[in-house]
Amino acid sequence: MAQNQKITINDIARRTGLSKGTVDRVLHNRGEVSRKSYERVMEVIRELGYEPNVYASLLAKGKKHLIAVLIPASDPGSFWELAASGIDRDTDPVTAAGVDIVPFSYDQYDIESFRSACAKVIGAGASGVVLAPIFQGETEAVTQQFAKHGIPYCFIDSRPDSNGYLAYFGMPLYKSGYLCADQLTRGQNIRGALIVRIRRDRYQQSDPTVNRRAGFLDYMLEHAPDCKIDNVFVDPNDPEGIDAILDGYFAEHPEVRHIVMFNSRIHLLVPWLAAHPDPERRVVGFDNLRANMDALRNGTVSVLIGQRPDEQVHLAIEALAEYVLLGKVPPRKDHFMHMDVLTRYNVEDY
Amino acid sequence: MAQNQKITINDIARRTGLSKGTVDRVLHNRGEVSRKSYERVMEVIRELGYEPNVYASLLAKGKKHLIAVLIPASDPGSFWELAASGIDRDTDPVTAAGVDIVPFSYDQYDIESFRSACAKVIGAGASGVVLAPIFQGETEAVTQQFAKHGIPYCFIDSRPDSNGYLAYFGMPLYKSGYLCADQLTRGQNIRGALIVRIRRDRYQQSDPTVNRRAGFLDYMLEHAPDCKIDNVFVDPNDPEGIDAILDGYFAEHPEVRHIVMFNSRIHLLVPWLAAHPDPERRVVGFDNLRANMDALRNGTVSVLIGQRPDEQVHLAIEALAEYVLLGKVPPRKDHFMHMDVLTRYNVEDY
DNA sequence: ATGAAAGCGCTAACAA
DNA sequence: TTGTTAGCGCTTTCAT
Repeated sequence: MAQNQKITINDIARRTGLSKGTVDRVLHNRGEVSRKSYERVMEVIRELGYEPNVYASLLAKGKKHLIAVLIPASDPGSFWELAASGIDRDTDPVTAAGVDIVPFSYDQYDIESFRSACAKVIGAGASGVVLAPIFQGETEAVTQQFAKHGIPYCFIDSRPDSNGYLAYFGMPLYKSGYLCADQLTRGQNIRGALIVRIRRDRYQQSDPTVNRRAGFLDYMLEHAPDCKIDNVFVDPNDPEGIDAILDGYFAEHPEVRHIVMFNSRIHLLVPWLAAHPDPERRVVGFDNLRANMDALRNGTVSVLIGQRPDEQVHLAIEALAEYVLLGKVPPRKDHFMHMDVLTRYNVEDY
Repeated sequence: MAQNQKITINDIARRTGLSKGTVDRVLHNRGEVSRKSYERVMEVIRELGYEPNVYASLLAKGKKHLIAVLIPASDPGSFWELAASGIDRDTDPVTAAGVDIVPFSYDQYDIESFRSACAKVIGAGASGVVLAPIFQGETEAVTQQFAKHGIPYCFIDSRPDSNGYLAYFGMPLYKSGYLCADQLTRGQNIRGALIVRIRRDRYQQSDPTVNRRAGFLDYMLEHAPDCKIDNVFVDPNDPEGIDAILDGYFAEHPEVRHIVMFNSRIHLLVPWLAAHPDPERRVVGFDNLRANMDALRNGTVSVLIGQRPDEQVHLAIEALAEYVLLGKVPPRKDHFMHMDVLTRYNVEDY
């Protein structure tokens, strides 16, 4: 049962009558070996069931690996703070494997800060990078830089149309909208629903919610074709404005009760919701931010759809570690994550 | 920015005027060092920001670590097969850290096979064990064996009342029953519900569903006190019997429509459900077995509550690896996992 | 095309 | 109590 894990390159060198050096050459396909020796070595390797010793290899190589995580600086309680919590420098097993995980943050509204963070990453000699493609064009540019330096990178959260990334971890956006609609309506043919949207800012950023909205609308078309669907736009920095807008809308449309938001900011509506309780109202939002989960607990929000940004980060780090340490390329490139349905009854263990 | 990761014990030996050996002694608190030297070394360590090189340490120790995963042999499509899928010998990063993960399986209906599997684990010189406490008394006995051999162990799935385990990963059972009730009723005051239970076998095994059932009943008491709740018992190996029992029950109780099961076998009801479609019926079960997920897709089951047994296994392995490799004890012992709510709209990415 | 040999940073056994 | 030394298994440079 217990494999004799003691077979080393010395054993196979002795067995083949060649030297460690030669064995190493064939092990790494780095040429300069006669066809004959090559085959002999391979044969003995198979025969003896040789397996390389990771520690020795890594020790001898003497490289310190550092994986950079490039995400926006996070306001407390924000989506990106959640993502950042996936960086667990102390307990992540890749740390045990001798890889250092270093966050590099930037201002998500300042493309310049993004550029300079990328430069730092390269300057730090990172062996791999995890990043979220916040700035569309610039992401293309920096990943080309990474490629030029031979630095592999993984995307999280969303994924550009380029192709050089090692892996991607994110939520299936369209489907998440579909799921959201089902949770909002509970499969019933509801009368009306209000979509609350954030007044779009001008920072050449992609809007990750468009696909989600599309999924939502398609579901409604199929399952509740008569449902009246309206949109209002709010400014996240103007709480009173939000109240006013909701007051205004519902005064005019008393027949609509249900509310949905496609970004992580459903918590913005909590004050209004708390002031206008309605046991029949369904409210659905996204992402398990602290404030959103509180809203679930106090009953102002019915359902939250979560995507575990922390796990996305974690998995991306692992994929990179596997790659830089052992050269393993992930079997799939695109990893769509589970979508979590959170209610007040399962929110506690998140 | 780039830390000078080059500080080795040689550096600190030189700096203190002591030798590598002494430095190593203080590093590992293994005594035989004068108070004075100890403090001097510690001082320099801090000063220089020394960090040990994991590779070198592990290489020199020369230990092959093997983590044993002790779970029942899995029929295809069963709960334990799901759990076993958390053993990812090729891609798990702990493998990259040089730890071998080896499954040891046994017959969950044969306590003798469990005993002998445990013996094998010890015989194989395992550095750590992941196990599910299927057999109550015997689990106590074998964990004492593990302890005697200095082998740390983690529980998954459920947790005995003993105390020597390194960590536990499982679902909060009572809460899962509560959540289940909410999903079944959707918070509405339903008229009736049928609990389908497995005729209990006599193998001195614990019944993990009792807590779940308690949570379910408490929810119903609070939210739907008038709901009629019945139990029927079925034999998993007698499909026709199941049909007959359900036919019989619903003939007598046409006012009851909703169905719930607290174990992973809701798929047993699919034939009957498919033959008796009812768009108003809610059916809730547990665990994302392949057959259960298929039932979700074809609409015979409304909701599945999942607990990711594979992730439990994975996390337990990681915890053990951290411990045996780096001596890190998990900050918490008991880890209650997320409960996943699966519907046909989010089942695809599981 | 191949071999020899010097480490990588740490551990552990033995000497002193 | 402390120092010395021989590895752990692999990589890499330099000869040959």
